[in-house]
Amino acid sequence: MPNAKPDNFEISADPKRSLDFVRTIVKTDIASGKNDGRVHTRFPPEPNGYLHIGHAKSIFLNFGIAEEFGGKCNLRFDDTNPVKEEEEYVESIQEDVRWLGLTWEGAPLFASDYFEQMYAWAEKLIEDGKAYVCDLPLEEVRQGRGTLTKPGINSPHRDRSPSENLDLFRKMRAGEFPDGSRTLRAKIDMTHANMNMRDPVMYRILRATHHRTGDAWCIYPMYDWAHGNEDSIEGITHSICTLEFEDHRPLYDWFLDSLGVFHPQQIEFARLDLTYTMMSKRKLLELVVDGKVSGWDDPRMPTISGLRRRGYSPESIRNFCERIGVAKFNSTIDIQLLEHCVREDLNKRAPRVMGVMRPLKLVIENYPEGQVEELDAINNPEDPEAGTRKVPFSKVLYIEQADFREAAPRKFFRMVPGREVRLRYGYFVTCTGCTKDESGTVVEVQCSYDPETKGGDSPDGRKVKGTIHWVSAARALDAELRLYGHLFTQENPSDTAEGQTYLDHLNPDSLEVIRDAKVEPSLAGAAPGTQVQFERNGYFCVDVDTTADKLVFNRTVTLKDSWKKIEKKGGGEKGG
RNA sequence: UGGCCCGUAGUUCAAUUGGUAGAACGUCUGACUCUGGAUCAGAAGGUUCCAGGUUCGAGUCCUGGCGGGCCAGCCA
Repeated sequence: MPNAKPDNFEISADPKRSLDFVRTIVKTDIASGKNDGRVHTRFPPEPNGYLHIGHAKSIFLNFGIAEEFGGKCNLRFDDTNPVKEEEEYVESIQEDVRWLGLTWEGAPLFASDYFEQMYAWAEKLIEDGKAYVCDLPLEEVRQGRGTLTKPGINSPHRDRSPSENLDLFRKMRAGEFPDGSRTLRAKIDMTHANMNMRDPVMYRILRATHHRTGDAWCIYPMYDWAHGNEDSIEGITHSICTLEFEDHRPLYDWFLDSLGVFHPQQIEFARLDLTYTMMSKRKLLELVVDGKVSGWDDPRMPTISGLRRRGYSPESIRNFCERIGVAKFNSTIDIQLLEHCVREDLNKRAPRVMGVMRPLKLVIENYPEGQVEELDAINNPEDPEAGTRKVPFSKVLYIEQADFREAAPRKFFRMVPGREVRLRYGYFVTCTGCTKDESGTVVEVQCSYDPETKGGDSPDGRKVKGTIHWVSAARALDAELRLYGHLFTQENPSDTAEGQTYLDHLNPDSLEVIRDAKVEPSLAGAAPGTQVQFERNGYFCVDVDTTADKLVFNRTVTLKDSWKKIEKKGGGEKGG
């Protein structure tokens, strides 16, 4: 059982930062001595899918509160519906929570471990005349419930005696009745304005193999009955959940009070919603099953495993979750904030390397044939400790197609015939011309270099406007680049016109694969997960699909591109 | 003519519990730079949903509207 907080414990939360409403409640409870000042939360996922960033918000809230207030946090699988739950999800959820950097109290817990206790409590409610076995088929239960504006009517079985109910309930458990033929219902009030209080079902008969209990049970508890019991059994002090459970709270309270057991406090907050993506587990599963994405860990998915494969760090996700706050207002966060958070993190940590997405051959006409120089390049200007590396330079290089223009628009500072630019860490070069194929496409650019500018500085102090990246043609490594865009074309994919579904808003261009990119040789053998910044192109990470002869990179996020803005505003127009 | 919850810059959140609205992201300027990046500086942006009321004073309290979300699974 959980311990009380140490006497000398001090709240670790930043005193200047205002507390969100959940933390305010927790702090107040500690101050008033509620639960002897104990704080115990839990993260209770159903193992019916992979975790997404919305879960991360809940994870950091629950684990964060435990951390900050000297409490504990459990990881508990809410596995009360065997038809939707699988061991694969149990595994992935643990992996994701661990990856986010959190450790739960003790072993992972399972609602299914409490089935026997819950069953005993159900019998107690029956004995107290607070629950009954109902023989009505599903459709009649539904009709009897009434509507939002019309009260329900009592089940004809509502007034069975406790002993008859007990007998029937035991037979339900023993498997004497077919699936769906009977339910155990709480005896509350069929006219209650809150539909959840109209004699809710506590147990259904369901012959399905459970991922942990196998075929031991043919009756399974419903969420409303199970959840509060689970929290109570674990001594949870603050049961934090999302807004849609708000009107389940009276029922949660009713069960716990009727049982007379430890009573946690349920607190509801608004779930995370993000623009251009979607947080519905059901729809996410659909995308996976229908092959719209490559799997739960497709880098376009808002899942933890997708973000991980995409190159997001746990730190950036945590930082994001802290910035968005916790409130009761149903809001949608601009995905640009998430992107800002990764850039901020990767800017500090990701080593810089050079990689050319769309190679264009550059020949330095006055550079000695066959010569190779190993030039020094800074690994991370934000982190002096990251040191330097050698990059091979030679007569034939690849530069970015987008870095050459035969006719330069105004404010285009890159390679243009007659203009001098800097090859990063290399030399100043002056473009002397280009070669085109029959179709008029530029296939090669020529230039001359100034040997005095080795390393990238000129002794005479002359300046160049542009610096471009490059790789040695002879020494470059082949790479595949996967460039990702938003999964959906619309801010809110669920906002659909008549006859449409969210699938109509799937972005057909959410993945662009570049198969013939060239990257610098220092990347040879880079392990999957390695995060780098391809200078001027964005942050990338090595994908698991990488093989011995081909590196595969996922683009995590682009750099902010101010050229794009200049171009858009007309700076890209042809001019002097 | 159901119940519950929520409404503060474009967005997401703050506002010492009743003292006259601030931050981050985004946007726009400018500076700097061997990444058109990063960084730095600055600017624009508000009828605190509306209307009344209480008060010397209301984003905060009260009343009434309006708008939005959730709820009629033997899902969670």
